[in-house]
Amino acid sequence: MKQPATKPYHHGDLQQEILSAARLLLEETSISALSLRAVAKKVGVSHTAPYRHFKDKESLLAGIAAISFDELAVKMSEAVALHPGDPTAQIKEAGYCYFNLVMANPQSAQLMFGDFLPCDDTYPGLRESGDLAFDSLKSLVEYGQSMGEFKRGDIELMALTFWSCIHGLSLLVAGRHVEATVPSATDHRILIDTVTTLMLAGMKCS
Amino acid sequence: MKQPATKPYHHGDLQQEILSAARLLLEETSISALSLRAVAKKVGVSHTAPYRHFKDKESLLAGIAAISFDELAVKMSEAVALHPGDPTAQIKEAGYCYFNLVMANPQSAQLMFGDFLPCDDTYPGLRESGDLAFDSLKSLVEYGQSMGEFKRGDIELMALTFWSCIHGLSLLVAGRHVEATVPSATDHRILIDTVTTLMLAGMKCS
DNA sequence: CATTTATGTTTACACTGACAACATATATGT
DNA sequence: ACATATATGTTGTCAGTGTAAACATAAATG
Repeated sequence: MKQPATKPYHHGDLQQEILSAARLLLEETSISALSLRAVAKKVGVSHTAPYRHFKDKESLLAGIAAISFDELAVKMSEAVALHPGDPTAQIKEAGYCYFNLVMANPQSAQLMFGDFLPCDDTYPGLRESGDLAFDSLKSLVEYGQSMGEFKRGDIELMALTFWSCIHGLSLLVAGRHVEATVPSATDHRILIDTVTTLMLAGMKCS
Repeated sequence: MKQPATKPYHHGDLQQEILSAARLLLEETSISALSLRAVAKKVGVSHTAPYRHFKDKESLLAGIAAISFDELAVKMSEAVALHPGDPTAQIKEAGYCYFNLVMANPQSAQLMFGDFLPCDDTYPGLRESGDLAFDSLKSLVEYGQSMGEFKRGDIELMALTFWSCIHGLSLLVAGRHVEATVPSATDHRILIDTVTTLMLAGMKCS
């Protein structure tokens, strides 16, 4: 809950070390299999030391999710910056970015978007980070409309449609639900491009 | 693993009772919080009785997921039957169906599509059920193309795009990630219709 | 009717999240 | 500078969990 910004007392920055170790262990196992005690052992502290920095396991998971959301926001804005003046390319790159993050950190993705953490304001940082990402997506749509590249329409719903599609595709592929049923899905770069193109077809001006 | 089809010995059909009780308890709590012991207590047997019917907790969860997949397949085919000769309405209704099932059973949805169960052939029934649902979706697309209502194109990728969109939207709404950011998302019927219409716009023949 | 097999119970164990009591290092106030 | 308070880390403990082994019993089978 508190990050004193000044170096803490005994152990260096234990809070950050716990978060880092927990993220690694999380991706090695699963959310339910992630054990506070294993995290503590990995860091080299007693099994209750994490409780000085996180109220309970959920609170630690929320911390991991917050970091992941921030990473997503950073990477997506970098992706957008790659294609100045080209909203279609921007939105595709952002989608590819989203997809890659889910693929690279499937357990963290479960954490961010699954039903493990409460979506009320129990963990303030969480919602903010999520909203931020969606706001930037809306800006992308708005930009595309103002440039006359996307059709006019409800910005939020258009952004939500895009978000849903990328989100669903990412989770389906990361969860290995697609490989078996869609052979052509092996090359992810092409897959993302095809799907986003298909979806954007109805939104673009002819 | 075995359903003798004949009525079993001591307890009536304990396997089915356990499954039913587990499904109820699952939606009352969460996947990780679902306890085999609580299920056993609810059914009124000793806490190890479930192990005579399910190898371990994962196996029980797989059983729940299989039932849910079958329910999904049945409901979707019912939905399609509501609109004979109208592929657009069929695909929309199927999407609404998918959405409703996820909303009504969010924890089961996590089970079906999350990273809890292996997607290899550890649980044979699982993959078959999932494939079946996707096959029917592909048929819908194919039907729409043959009627000249959808554009020609890779059937699998078009079906996957639709699936991704509905899947993502369902999970985002069920996970309460949308309510906060998209005020207009309160009426789900309208939401689904708007999003699917937007997505189908690029696939339909003008 | 004897034997096997399927089913259910009791007991036990290791592991987990979490709390309380205690110990210690750092910060703070005077 | 020193005393005190506070933040941090440890030890001990508890209830609850998944699951395996040993045991008990009822149904199926020959």
